[in-house]
Amino acid sequence: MENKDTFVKKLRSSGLRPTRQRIEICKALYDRKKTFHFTISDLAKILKSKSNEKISLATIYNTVSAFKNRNYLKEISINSNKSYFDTNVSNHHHFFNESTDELIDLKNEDVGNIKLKKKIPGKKIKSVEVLIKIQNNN
Amino acid sequence: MENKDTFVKKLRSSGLRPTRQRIEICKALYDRKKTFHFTISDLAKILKSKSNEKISLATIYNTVSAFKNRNYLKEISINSNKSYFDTNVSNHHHFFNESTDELIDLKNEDVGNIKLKKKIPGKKIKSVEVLIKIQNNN
DNA sequence: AACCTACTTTATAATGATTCTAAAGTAGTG
DNA sequence: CACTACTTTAGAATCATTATAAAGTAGGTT
Repeated sequence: MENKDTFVKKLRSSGLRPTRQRIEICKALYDRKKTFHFTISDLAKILKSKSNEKISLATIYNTVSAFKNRNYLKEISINSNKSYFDTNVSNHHHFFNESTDELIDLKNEDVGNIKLKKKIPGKKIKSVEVLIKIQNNN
Repeated sequence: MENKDTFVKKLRSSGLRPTRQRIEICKALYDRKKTFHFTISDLAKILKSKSNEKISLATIYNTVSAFKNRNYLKEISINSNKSYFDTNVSNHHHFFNESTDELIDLKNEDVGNIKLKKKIPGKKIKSVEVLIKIQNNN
């Protein structure tokens, strides 16, 4: 549960002015009880229905991208034609249901610690992601 | 090191007739000492330079897709605008160098076993992929 | 409150990967 | 050799994402 002040801070610290449109985007993303997994078109659909503003795709892309760079959103690695984002930016892993294209958070204790025994000289590790693809039984 | 007979078998078992173009694609993919990571445009470039045939993009997409479905190629989960494939179809994980867009195979013993402690009722697990993103130090 | 300037929004165009289409070509069987 | 189903191909279509440039707005300054 976040309020408008928090959104303004999030935006300013991402180098963005708090505009009407961006505040609406913040509400859609962060004014939630659970973490939120989405694609840009999911978010656009939600904004269209929940908000009175018309917010252009360009603005949505622009804002999501700034939040991702500022680490207020996490992009999940999936070989999909679309990008998936997660409002939960802590280190954690995912199920991806290929039958429904839905992401599900895993708790770290559900995966166990990843013990990487190999290093590559001259490279630094940016992230470690585990993706478990599942399908509906049928 | 595989020969033409093997390629013909691969193609037939994928439901594809062995044509000149598809044999050329097989050579580019499997006539190698090391496993090969590629995007469609990588493969198209290689075919253009190594082979005398002109092979259309549509044929390359078609063949790669059939091999993927038949499990002769593995698609790697990366949030990129392009699809990445791997001729190594065994269970294994990857580094992805974000500075160069290159994939590097990890041996399973380099990652340790992934012990999944959570199941989802009514779903079956199709794959478990670990992706470690790295960047060049500079 | 009016003013100014840099940042924003927006519709639209551009790009790039992938898929589709339909006409011309080829493999494989009889 | 003939026939049919499968292929190849160039080009069009699609879809997500990025770029463009004109009109709008935030926020500081008078």
